[in-house]
Amino acid sequence: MAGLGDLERSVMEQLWTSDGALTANEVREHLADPADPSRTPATTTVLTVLSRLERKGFVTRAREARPHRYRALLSRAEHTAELMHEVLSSSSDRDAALARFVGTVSDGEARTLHRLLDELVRR
Amino acid sequence: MAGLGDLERSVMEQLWTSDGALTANEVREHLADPADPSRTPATTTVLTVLSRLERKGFVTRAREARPHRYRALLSRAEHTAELMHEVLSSSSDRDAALARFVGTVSDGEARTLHRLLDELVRR
DNA sequence: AGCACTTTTCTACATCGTGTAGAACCAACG
DNA sequence: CGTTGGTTCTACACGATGTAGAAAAGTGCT
Repeated sequence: MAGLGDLERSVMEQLWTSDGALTANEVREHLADPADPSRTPATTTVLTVLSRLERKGFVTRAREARPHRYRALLSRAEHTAELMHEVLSSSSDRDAALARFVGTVSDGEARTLHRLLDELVRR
Repeated sequence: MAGLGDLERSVMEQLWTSDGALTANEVREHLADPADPSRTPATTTVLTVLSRLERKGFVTRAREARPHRYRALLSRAEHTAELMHEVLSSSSDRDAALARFVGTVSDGEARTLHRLLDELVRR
């Protein structure tokens, strides 16, 4: 359930960055590369991608509004966390994987995690 | 850098499970499904997959030994941790993602993590 | 209603990754 | 040397993705 293509990812990125629902054309504009505008995808391309993202459950669309408005179902953070869980659950030795994982986070992040877990474990 | 196919994953699984280097045919045997032996892949198929895994850097092979012997470069736990890091680094708000992540681990895992981080943070 | 304009869907195709394996090639042993 | 087992080459099918034109559908104006 995890794989998104490059364009699909870029589109999600736009939906995440500008929170609030976007139309296909708004997404398209945000996607425009100032350096090389020629490689901005066509509107239909964006629509195709949005439809696929909807089918895959990453996006919902408001069909009422006339230029349909799309928004991400999960926030980027939720999405990332979800992916991390997917990766983790594909491992048979979850604890070992977790150990490896925390063994390689930055100091700052270790501290953040520690604090978060402090609260979690306490209650 | 993260995507492995189904068969590729199965092959890695074998290399991880039976630690020590395996030949293509050994992998093939381990792959055999007792319920339906007909869908055991051909040896050449396994070899192709192993070559691709080598090219992608997941596997090394000993070319000296005559039936070449293959082994995983990373342990399963290391691999999983690596993937988790990849996922995480693709997120712009790492802290938020981490927060979401730990917010949804099981109680037991939260405790494990907490203990691991305790030691990490302390030094 | 009729028409122009916008938006969406349908259809189509190229490309790439993966699973699949035969054919051809290579190496060791008897 | 030839046979046997191992490896590489070559090939193809299939699905996911990027790409977008053509066709259809909805909207608003006159």
